[in-house]
Amino acid sequence: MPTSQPIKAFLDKGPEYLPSVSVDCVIFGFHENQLKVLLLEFKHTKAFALPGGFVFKEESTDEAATRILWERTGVKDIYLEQFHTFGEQNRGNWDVHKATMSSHGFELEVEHWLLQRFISIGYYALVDFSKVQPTPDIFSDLGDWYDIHQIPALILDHNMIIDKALETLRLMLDHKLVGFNLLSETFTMNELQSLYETILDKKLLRANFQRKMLSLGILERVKKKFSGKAHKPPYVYRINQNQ
Amino acid sequence: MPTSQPIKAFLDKGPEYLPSVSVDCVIFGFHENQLKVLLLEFKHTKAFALPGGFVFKEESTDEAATRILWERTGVKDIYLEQFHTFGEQNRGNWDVHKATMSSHGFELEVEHWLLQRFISIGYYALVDFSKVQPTPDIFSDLGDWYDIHQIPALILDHNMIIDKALETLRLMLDHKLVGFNLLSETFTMNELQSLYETILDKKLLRANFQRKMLSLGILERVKKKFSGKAHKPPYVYRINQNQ
DNA sequence: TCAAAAGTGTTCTTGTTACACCCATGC
DNA sequence: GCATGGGTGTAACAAGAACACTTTTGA
Repeated sequence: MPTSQPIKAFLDKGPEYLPSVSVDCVIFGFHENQLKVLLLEFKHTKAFALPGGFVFKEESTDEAATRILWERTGVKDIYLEQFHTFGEQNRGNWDVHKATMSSHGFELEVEHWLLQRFISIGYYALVDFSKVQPTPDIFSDLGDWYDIHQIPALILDHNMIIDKALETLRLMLDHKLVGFNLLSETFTMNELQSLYETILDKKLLRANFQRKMLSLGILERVKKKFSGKAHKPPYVYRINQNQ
Repeated sequence: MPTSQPIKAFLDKGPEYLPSVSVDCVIFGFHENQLKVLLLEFKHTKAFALPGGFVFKEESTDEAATRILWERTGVKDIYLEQFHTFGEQNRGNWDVHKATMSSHGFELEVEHWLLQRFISIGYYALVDFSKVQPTPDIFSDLGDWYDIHQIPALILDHNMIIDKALETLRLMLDHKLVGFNLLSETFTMNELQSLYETILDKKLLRANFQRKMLSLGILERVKKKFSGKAHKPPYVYRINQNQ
């Protein structure tokens, strides 16, 4: 069974990891006016999960999150922030892991390191949807984006982790300018407003939104975009890095 | 050496703890117009540290923080919230632990569980200063309050943990009514204002502060306090739990 | 009667909300 | 010209800052 080789390599890595500590990433993207989250689908068992992993003894938790993010999206230099640590005694059952391993021919003992209790440090990431190529890991055969309103049932407490991440993201929008990380380098005011409306889940008035954003003094007007549409073409903005 | 008995009992408890995970508590109190933090002073080595501990395999991290808080202050039902997890690879050196144990007659091997890498989940607590009896743990002979502006050098990254806790507390004051937890059950508007001024480190206008607080609709006016001072006695307030 | 601190009122400024209006474009 | 969506202007309202004024007490 050739596919079992990377699995075995992973299982053998147990001693290199910091025990009891895991990292889960809620990767947000924005596409077609939908806020999306990157989910992995497990092979065979058809279970869904957040991209996550373990922390090497020789790296910080931040580095671990950055590494996992890079492995799943192929992108570095991503906006990434820790938002909460989930330390319930029973965060759910590990049957999925056991079944997945079993399907690859590995029957894990109850004491196996992969089946022990882990706390999970939750990170959320904001990425430019167009730059990301979702990549499954060795357990999953599919990595794909899901609308925040259509998240399937996930393993463990991963649904709760997404809820908390979204809550944090909404709080952050208010007093930090994180939203831009979800758009491409240049964008129209309309795109920015749609992003805010989607995340906050409420309509905003165009006129006031524009004034508020421009009053921050960090948006630079690049040029008119000739959209070919039958109306006045919008300006295109980018963030002024000099600020 | 009779004092070494509890130390040995503690060291033997290693296997009952979740590996790699620790909890540190920044306990805030308010007294004489000073924001204070509860610190422990280690025996012999004269080092200072935050109250902290480890997480039993049979408890959640929240429960661990609550337990540690209770052991150090004698108070339950405390406002307690996780604010950040510190997961740097090298959070500082463990010489203090080694020296402390050595002074009790225990020479720890390099592989001893107490000397391994731990991440630390930071919690901050807001307590009623008057109800707290600082209690040292088995390593420390002194638990005492320190003005936030006069924190000594602490072990590991504990100074950074306090900074982050204070930053979080300031953010929280803005959009959550956490401040009351630092006062006794009833308080005057002046006391409440002093608390805000101390935490935010800036003067506020009495008239506007009062209006803002009362407009929240959660303060209940109890009675006049006859202070014996030569001025109009202030009203006494308490939080209206019905809200 | 006076000083001290508590509490209320009033004005001015600022920010937010709502809506009206003008602009550039393709058809 | 006209419909469409982008962009600006402005009045009404709410929130915040600054300061003046009144109230209640002990000495």
